[in-house]
Amino acid sequence: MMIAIEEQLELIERGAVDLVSREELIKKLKKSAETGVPLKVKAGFDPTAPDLHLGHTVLLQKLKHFQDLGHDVYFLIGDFTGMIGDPTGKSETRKALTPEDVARNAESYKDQVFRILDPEKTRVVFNSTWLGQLTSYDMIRLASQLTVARMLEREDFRTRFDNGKPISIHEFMYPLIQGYDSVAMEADVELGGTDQLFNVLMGRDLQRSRGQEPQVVLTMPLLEGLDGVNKMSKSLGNYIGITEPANDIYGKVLSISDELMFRYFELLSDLTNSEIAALKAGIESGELHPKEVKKQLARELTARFHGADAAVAAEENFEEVFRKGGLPDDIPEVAFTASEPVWIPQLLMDADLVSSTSDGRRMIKQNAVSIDGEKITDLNGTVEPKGELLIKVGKRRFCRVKFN
RNA sequence: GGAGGGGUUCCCGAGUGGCCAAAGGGAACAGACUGUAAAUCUGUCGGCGACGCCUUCGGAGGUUCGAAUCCUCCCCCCUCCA
Repeated sequence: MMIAIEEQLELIERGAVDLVSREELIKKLKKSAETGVPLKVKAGFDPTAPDLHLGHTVLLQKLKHFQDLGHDVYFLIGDFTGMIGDPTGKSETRKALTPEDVARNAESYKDQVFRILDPEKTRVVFNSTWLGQLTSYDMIRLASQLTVARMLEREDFRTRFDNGKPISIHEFMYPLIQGYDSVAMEADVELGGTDQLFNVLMGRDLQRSRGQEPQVVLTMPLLEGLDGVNKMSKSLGNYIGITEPANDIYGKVLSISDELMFRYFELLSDLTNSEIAALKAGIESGELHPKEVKKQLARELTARFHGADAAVAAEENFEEVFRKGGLPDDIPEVAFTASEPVWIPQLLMDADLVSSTSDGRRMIKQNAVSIDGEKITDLNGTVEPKGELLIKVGKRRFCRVKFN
């Protein structure tokens, strides 16, 4: 029932950056094939309220590959490590989450993750289960296994140290604890983004020192966000969430740069490398219009989360709004009660189209506001509070206001 | 514990008594051009029914006609020494 080792390897290595080590992986795969015991594949996630985006799906797809090959995926929610916060240098100490928060977030994770992973083959685990049992003594013993010099091998620690930026002692605990997770779980394989390389390698060291066979480490590239520069993240606002409406996913994909488009193809698309290369060549030769290719990408990604029909609908909607200057099919509606004429900047603010009346005035000054298709130019303008109004601010902000 | 440097508007970073809602850059937003691409140009970028008023420069007080700028205390960060 097991798939040939070579085939497994091919799928596992596709798109990966680091594999430590290939030989060990082969050995593990063979052993698994012989004994019929699936490999334990681990990947850790933040316990904070999940808002999974395309960046996460790079890793999730890889986990799915392992599932498809018959291995066990352990979806680890780092509810204990979450108290520390992965040291990025930017993050402040995390707020402590209550057990209720964690439980709620875990449920939300499942909703999102199982859009990609097979729920039957996924085990959701929490690292507080074993980490909560460690005594101070255990912790110190764990800490004694590592030197500061070794810690400073980690790039972002090194950089911060060299630049005189603060590093808290507890941040050193993060890789250790994450490594300990692998020990406690007796993981065979750990997956992570390339930024996790140091942390996941730590697991190998700790496993070895406890007489376990070290886990194989596999890292996946980090997906750049919509800006094409920074990695995709919620806090930077440059992301495409997997639960976003079809229209938004489609539109956001189409807004990325041509250069970034191929990165997305490589990391997210199901197309093979040669198919992608063909698209690239087509654009270079002028046979294909970049926008058409980008539309193909947008359709594929939208369809992944909403189905093919929704993708087609999203494309039509997009064309209608942006090419023909029409209206989107999902304009938010706001009910409004007023007895006197409403000052337009105030109306814009109440409809959540601008952040303040000052902002509203600015938009009017910049010729960005129209009501029922008519440009607004008067800063003191008002509207009668009856009937229904279609307000547009800029190219993408729409709102339908209904007066009672 | 000692000596020195520093905390400025979303971010970086000028500003050391009035000309400061605070230079410059980035991000963002709007307009033009386009393919909601890139690049470019222009403008905006604390709040307020607004040529004026109100709130901002780590926190709390104080000096002054007037403070981001001076003084006092406190909090936080960094460097060197121990």
